[in-house]
Order: sequence, then C-alpha cells, then structure tokens
Amino acid sequence: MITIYDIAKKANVSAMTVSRVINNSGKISDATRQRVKQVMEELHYVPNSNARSLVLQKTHIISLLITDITNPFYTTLARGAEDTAKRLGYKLLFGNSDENYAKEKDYVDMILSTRVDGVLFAPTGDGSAAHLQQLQKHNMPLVLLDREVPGIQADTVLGDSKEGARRLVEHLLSLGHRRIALINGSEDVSTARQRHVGYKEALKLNDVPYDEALVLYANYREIQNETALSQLLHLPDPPTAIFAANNFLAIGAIQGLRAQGLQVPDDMSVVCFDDLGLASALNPFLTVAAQPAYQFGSLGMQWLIDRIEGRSQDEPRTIILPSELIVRSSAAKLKS
Amino acid sequence: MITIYDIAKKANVSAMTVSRVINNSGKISDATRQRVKQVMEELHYVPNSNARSLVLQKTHIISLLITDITNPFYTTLARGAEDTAKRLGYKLLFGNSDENYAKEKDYVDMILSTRVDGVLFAPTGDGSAAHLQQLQKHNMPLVLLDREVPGIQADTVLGDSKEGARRLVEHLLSLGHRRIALINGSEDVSTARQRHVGYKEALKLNDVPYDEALVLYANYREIQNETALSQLLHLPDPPTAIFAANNFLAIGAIQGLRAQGLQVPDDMSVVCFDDLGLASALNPFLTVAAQPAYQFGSLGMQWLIDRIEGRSQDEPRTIILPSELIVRSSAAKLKS
DNA sequence: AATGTTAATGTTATCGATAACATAAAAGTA
DNA sequence: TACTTTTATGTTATCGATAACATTAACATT
Repeated sequence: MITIYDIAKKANVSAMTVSRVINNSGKISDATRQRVKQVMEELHYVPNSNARSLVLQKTHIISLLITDITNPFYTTLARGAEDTAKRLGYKLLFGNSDENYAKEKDYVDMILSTRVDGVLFAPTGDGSAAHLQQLQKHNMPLVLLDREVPGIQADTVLGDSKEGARRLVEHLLSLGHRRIALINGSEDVSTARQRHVGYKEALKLNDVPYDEALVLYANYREIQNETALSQLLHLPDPPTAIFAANNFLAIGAIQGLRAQGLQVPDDMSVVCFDDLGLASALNPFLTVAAQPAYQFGSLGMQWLIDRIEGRSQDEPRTIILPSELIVRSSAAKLKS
Repeated sequence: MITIYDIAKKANVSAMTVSRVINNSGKISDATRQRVKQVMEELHYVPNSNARSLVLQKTHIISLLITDITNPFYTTLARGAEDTAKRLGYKLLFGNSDENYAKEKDYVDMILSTRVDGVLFAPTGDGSAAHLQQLQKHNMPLVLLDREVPGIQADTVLGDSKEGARRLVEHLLSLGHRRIALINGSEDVSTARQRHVGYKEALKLNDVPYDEALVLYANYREIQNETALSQLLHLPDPPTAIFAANNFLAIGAIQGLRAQGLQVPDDMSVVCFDDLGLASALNPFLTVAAQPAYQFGSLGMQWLIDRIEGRSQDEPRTIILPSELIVRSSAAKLKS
C-alpha cells in the first residue's frame, strides 16, 4: 500500500508536508501543493485511517447495534441513522444482536476494541445493563434507542409505548370488543412493560375488567407461537380481539388463527404496534400504531454526534416520539 | 484508555509480555500469565484494534455494501453475510449505496481508507465498474453479489435471472396470457438485462410475438411510476398480465392499478422476482420467483474469506443460484 | 567445570499518520 | 545594514500494538 512516505519521496518533500496537503493545514506554497497532489493522484494514494485514528484518538466511526435486521422498524431506523451519520461525516459499523445477549456482548467487545467514537444502541432488554455499564465505564458516548434499561442513565429516544397501546386498545373497545388479549414481548423489555401498562389503562378508563388470563408474554421475534394462541382460544370466555405488541407477533397470531380456520377480522380482530413497511404498501390490512422509525435513527444519531462533539449538556436527555394510529381493516366491529 | 503499558507497569512486566499473554504466543510462566490476566481484568483492558491493525496489516473487518437496506432481499442477504462473518471471526462494516453511484463512490473511498480485509459488493450497476477497478487496483479481495459488471473479473454470486424470468413468464403463458408487459429495472443493471432475455425467450419458445411497446425500463426502487403504468394501459392492445422485475416494481404496479380502480388478479395478473419477507407471511398473495437471499450472503462471505485467507484459486468463480417459483394468487387464468 | 539448550522475559524498531518543535529562506522594518 | 517577523518546510516524538532480535537464568550434557 502507498503511504505518505512514498508520496513524500516522489514529490521531493517530507512526509509532514504531504500530511499538510492532505489535511489542508499549515502553510504550503501553491507549487508544492500541486506537485504533492499530483503524485497522490498518480499513485492512487488513500490515507490509512488506522494510523490516523491512532494519533488522533478518533475514528469517525459510529456503531449501530439493532436487535433485528429483518424487522422493517429497525431497517428504517437504520436508514435514518445512516443518512444522518453520513451527512455529519461519520461511518457506520453495523451490528445485529438478534435479541440475543451473548451476541450483544460480543458486539460490545468489538465496539470497545474498535475505539469507535460512539454507539447507537437498541438494547435487547434489561439484561443489557451489564453491557451498557461496560461501555459507560470506558466513557463511550451512548444513545439508547427504542428501549430503556433500568439502572442506565443515557440519552434515550423512545416511542410512546404506553400511549400507543392505550389508543390501540381503545380503538378495539370502540368497536365493541370487551375480551381483548394482549400478546406481548418479553417482560424483560421496557416497551413490552409499557404496552402492558397502556393496555391496562385503556381497560380501566373504560370500566372493562382486567383479566390476567388474556395476557401472554412471548418474545418479539416469535412469529409462530401456536401454544400461546390455542391457550387463548380455549379459554372458557375467549377473546374477540388481539392486541399484539409488535408486527411480528401480529403476523404470528394471524398465521396461527388462519391455521385454525379463523379469519381476521371476521372471527378475530387484530391490531399491533409498528407498521410493516412493504407489506402495508402491498396490502393495507393491519391496523397499527406506527412509530416514526426513521426519526428514531436520525434523531438518535444527531444526539449522539452532539455528545461526541461536546455539544450536549451533562445530564441525559430523553424524548418520547409519538406514534400514529393507522386504522385499516384488521379490526372490525364486534358481531353481537 | 488503558493500554498494554498500563498493564505492564502494574504487573511488573514488559509490554511484550502482556502482548504475549493476550495473544497466547511465546512462552510465559503460569505465574506471570495469571498476574497479567488479573491486572487486565482489574483495569478492564480492551485491546486497541487500530494499533493492532497497523502492525498486523489486517483489520478483521469486512465491508458489506448493498444497494437498498429497506428491501427484504438485501436484509436477508445481509443476515447471511453477517452470520457467516461472525462465525469466521470477522466484523462487518456496513454500507447502503441507495442505488446511487455517488454514494457508492464515497463508500469505496471509505472502504479503502479503513483498510478492511475484503468487500462484499452488490453493485449499483454497470457504472460501478470504475469503483470496482479502484478496489482491484488496491488488491482488495472482492466478491460481487447479485449483479455482474461488464469488464470486472471477480468471484460472483448471482441469481438465475434469465431462467427465473422465463419460468415466471411461462407461468403467465400457461394461464392463457399472451399480452404480457415487462416492468424492468434499469438497463444499466445486469439482472434487468437478463430478466429481459428470459422474458423474450419464454415468448419465443411459446410462439408469442415480442412487442417492444410492452417493455418498460424503470428503476428497481421506483415504487410509484404512474406514467409508465398508464402508458401500458392506454396501448391499443393493452397487456393482461405484468411481469415486474422485482418486488418493489410489483408493489408499485399494484398500487398504480388500484389507483385506477383495477383489481389484481381479476383485471390484471402480476408476478415478480424476489419474495417480500413479512408481507408474504402476512398475506401470501404475490406469485414470485424467490431467490435464496440468505445464501447469497453466506456463500459470498464464505468465498470472500476463502480469498482473504488464501484458500482460493487464482481465477474467479461464479455461481448462479436457482430461484424458486412460488405460485400464489396474484396471477389468474385469463378470462376469455 | 565448561559449554550448550531451553525457558522466560526484555529491548528496539516498526506499522502510517500527526503534533510539537526546529530551521532555513524570504520579506519587512528600523 | 542589521534585526525581526513571516513563510515554507523539515525533524523528532508519539499513538498502541507486535515482530525480530537480545538477554538472562535455570537446567542438561559431556
């Protein structure tokens, strides 16, 4: 590989002069600048950012860790993060934890050893606390996305899980449903807990009794969950509607219902959190609380870079982004 | 940040000894090994991979460049690439060119300056040749994904665009359609050209005349293309079926048809390349030629690492992965 | 006992860049 | 003219790790 020394020799200057040309720093005569630039062109010189990072103590790389690259919520978020990073002169080192603490830990080690400038972190769940502490111990600038983690103080971009859940459930209530099941993510994840709270609130506000038997905790990625579903369907007084805590759970539920010969929304209404990207474009079917995924990424990245570049207050900021209730056709009036 | 020198001082050894402990190289007494390890734990030492890369001339980073992070084909591919990279001890530096040559160029510069060990490259189109040449000039190990680029010799993982197209069109022909439109990606992209060839072949084999007016070249990401569509619909003898060259184009077409009050498949049959991920799970509607996206990524990564680690022959390999025709309900028998 | 081996550790140079300090030549000033 | 200032460039040390080459000390061999 070509180094500044190769350039320096061929242009008859010192390496330092080459460095100055590259960085446009110091004073250089036009003649040498031209000459150096020409040699760089000729030899197709590309600076070695490892060497540069070593002296500058700055990589201009930001790590983005998400939990599921196949979920449109996260890919849209990633796009927001990427666009903003690029605009502000940072590269993205990308990781996918797969909702798996062991993978997440590996990525955290990688992040630290790569000496990235900061991390956009969508935690797997409360168990991410150890990993986040590790990052903070090393003073790694950090912004949390989508999920809070008890015990961790950091800039955080959240969605309005409670409020969104309340509105989805109230939508079902307004359609006449009284037996509404909640198929939730893991109890270990803040959004799942908040959606549960919103669900209870909606029931309470409308004087509908809360029934523990209608609430299931699964895993946000568990597309198929036959047992959970048939458990609900075999209750003495089964639900007439399902509130799924995210898009994958909703699809899993709908597939399960179909497998049992039940139609949505005729035999069962279904609503959920998070829109479906392409799927909704093709077939506007699911009634959802759509979160501003792109904004999660772009705002989070903005905040992170603010911190990296010292433009932030000391105390962490938190924002709760509103979601939008999109009423489509997967939930229908209760047949009396 | 803690360095090996901090460890060395506290453990009363030289930096070299610490390095030996870290890398398990050379001979070290159990006593010192223990002591050094303990100090590393205490100080939460994490090696600086920039420094390491500088001496070793190896980053253990592989760059993955895709053209559209919101397309399920590419996210699934990314997953395959990531899983394989991780298994073989490499990290992923991720980039999204957005089907945009300028962005692609920026990423190529980034790739070179980061001194990654290799690149998995899904090119934007024939215009990527310049970027690929730049990489090859620097001897960067390279595997091309999904699209070939004229003039570039490299390991390449392709889908069977021609064959897949032929089968999709023959499926439409078998349903009685004779006027079949092709809404294609840009002529600048090898897959679009191959799909065009497959389309023509199918017609020829079945003695259906080829009509230029039925063939449109768009852009793989152009979800909405009203003019193109109405152009087709206003032909003297309009098509009864559409073969869209990828999933996005199909969705765009279907949306456009709906906007005109036309139903799929009743008023128009639609088939396309590439499955839809979630969308198909929710609503098995589109008849598609599904490509093994995960395998694109995992095989490509495998090949790339083979090259990086010197386990490959000199001459480039090419593989063409078959696609699977999934017949669903978006294409129906022609009403006579 | 003298010498050769081996095991365990240390020293120095290096990767490719930049910061900080140094210097020579040109230009400005008294 | 002598001296200061400015401009353009060069030298050396440094970032944090590892390779290659020392150097001890302990042990084996004749």
